[in-house]
Amino acid sequence: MTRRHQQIADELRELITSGHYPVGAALPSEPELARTHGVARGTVRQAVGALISEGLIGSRQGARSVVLSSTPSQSFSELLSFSQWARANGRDPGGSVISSLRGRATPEEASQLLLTEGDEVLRILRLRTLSGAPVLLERTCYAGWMADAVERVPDDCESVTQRLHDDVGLVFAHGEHRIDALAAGTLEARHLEVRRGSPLLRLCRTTTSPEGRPVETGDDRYRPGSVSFTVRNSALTNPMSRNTGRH
Amino acid sequence: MTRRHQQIADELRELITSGHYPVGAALPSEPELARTHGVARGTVRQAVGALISEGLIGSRQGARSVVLSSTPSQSFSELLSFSQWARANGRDPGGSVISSLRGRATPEEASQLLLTEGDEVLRILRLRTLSGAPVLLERTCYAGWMADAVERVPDDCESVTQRLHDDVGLVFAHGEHRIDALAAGTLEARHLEVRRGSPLLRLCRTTTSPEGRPVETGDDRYRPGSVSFTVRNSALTNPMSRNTGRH
DNA sequence: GAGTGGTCTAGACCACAAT
DNA sequence: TTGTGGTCTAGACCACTCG
Repeated sequence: MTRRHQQIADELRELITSGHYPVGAALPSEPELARTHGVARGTVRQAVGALISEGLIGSRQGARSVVLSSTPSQSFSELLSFSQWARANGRDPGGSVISSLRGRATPEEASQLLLTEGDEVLRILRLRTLSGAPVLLERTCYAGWMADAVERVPDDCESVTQRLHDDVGLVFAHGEHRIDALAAGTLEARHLEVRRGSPLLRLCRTTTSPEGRPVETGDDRYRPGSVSFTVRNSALTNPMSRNTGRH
Repeated sequence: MTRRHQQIADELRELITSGHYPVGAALPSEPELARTHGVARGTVRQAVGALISEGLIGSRQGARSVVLSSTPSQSFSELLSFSQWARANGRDPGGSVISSLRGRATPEEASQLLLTEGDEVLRILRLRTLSGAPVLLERTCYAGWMADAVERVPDDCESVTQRLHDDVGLVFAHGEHRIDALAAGTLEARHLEVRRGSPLLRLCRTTTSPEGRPVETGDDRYRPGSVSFTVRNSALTNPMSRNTGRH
């Protein structure tokens, strides 16, 4: 069952990405869209709101909405799953588990996962590749209550996210990501095949379930040049923030 | 004139950041909020929607909304203006113009600013400091039609953004930001007081006016450790995307 | 002044979660 | 089964932009 507002959003998105409404062009008015689609204006506004939060269009009171970008944005699951992202971009993802160890949560891990210090966690270190070339060294710390499910995932499983979804119905719904840069250490140098001290892009993440329960936290270190991240902002919906060095 | 939905959003935000509704807690139901505030449910949903897009709460059909994070997010102007951001965080921003030159747009600049190759642009290189310590080397390319206004801004002006707003009524409304890492070159090493080849965090940005007209593009290179960026995502509103190395 | 998007109301039905 | 959020309608008024 597809929602009415989603159909309209999809249609407008298609018209934008296909170039029918190029960057800088004005969209039809909301009353007009409502008429042509046979819906109430509120439904049109839901669709328009979706495109605004994707950064595709901008709107101001009194003037028609304007196309800001014609690049479609990714789905949340593509952002979270390295494999899904790679496949969607026509790349060939690979990877291997370097280590998998149970341990006790550090204070920082405990605070990220809403646990108490010393609770059991599962730490996994993975190397990710694109077309065989190393791209990303990924450290993940899973909350203890899902350690069993994660350990049942085979080491050579391409998409852990997909596997957890299929096996135990676990889905990721929210994420918080912090991005900075740091120098490669000995471990990163060896696995990512770069020189020690060379620049890496680091993404620290914490992911939670639909109920708001933290599921995993970790940090991903990317070999530069292979991957970048983009964010679209506007005065109304501003998802990104800048932080000082003290975390 | 403050809008009703914004008052409600502010109130809920305050209750969340103050800890009255801690992370993991459930909010009152929408009908209840509508009753207690004496408004229609639609108005409450506007307020709730704002908190969702800020990543403060998450919602699912059938269950009450849940607090995901108690950290308030920044305003858009704080993200765009180095000085405003620094002041809001209790730091002491400074800076100086290293060079300011008019030139002709490169193909890349032209495409970012919706100009044609060879159109006039103004390029400015600035060093930004916090408490006197160098933090950021900022390259900005302004579209020619606003070069005069920018050149009238004194070199030692603390906030260019603020000055442009006050002088010519120019406001920034949308931004696109790409983040990656790279090694410091000779220029960055000298001004940021780091070793050549050491890691830097790079943010490439393009900013547009409320009408959707591109105003400036540029790239900011941060000394690592001093600054990081965070993004909150969810399955519905997903502002961040991961990109391959080909820009 | 005509048209636009922003705000708000007062209903209604549905799909889903919790119990 | 009860209550919740998600969707949708059919109006209305206002602040604003634009020609």
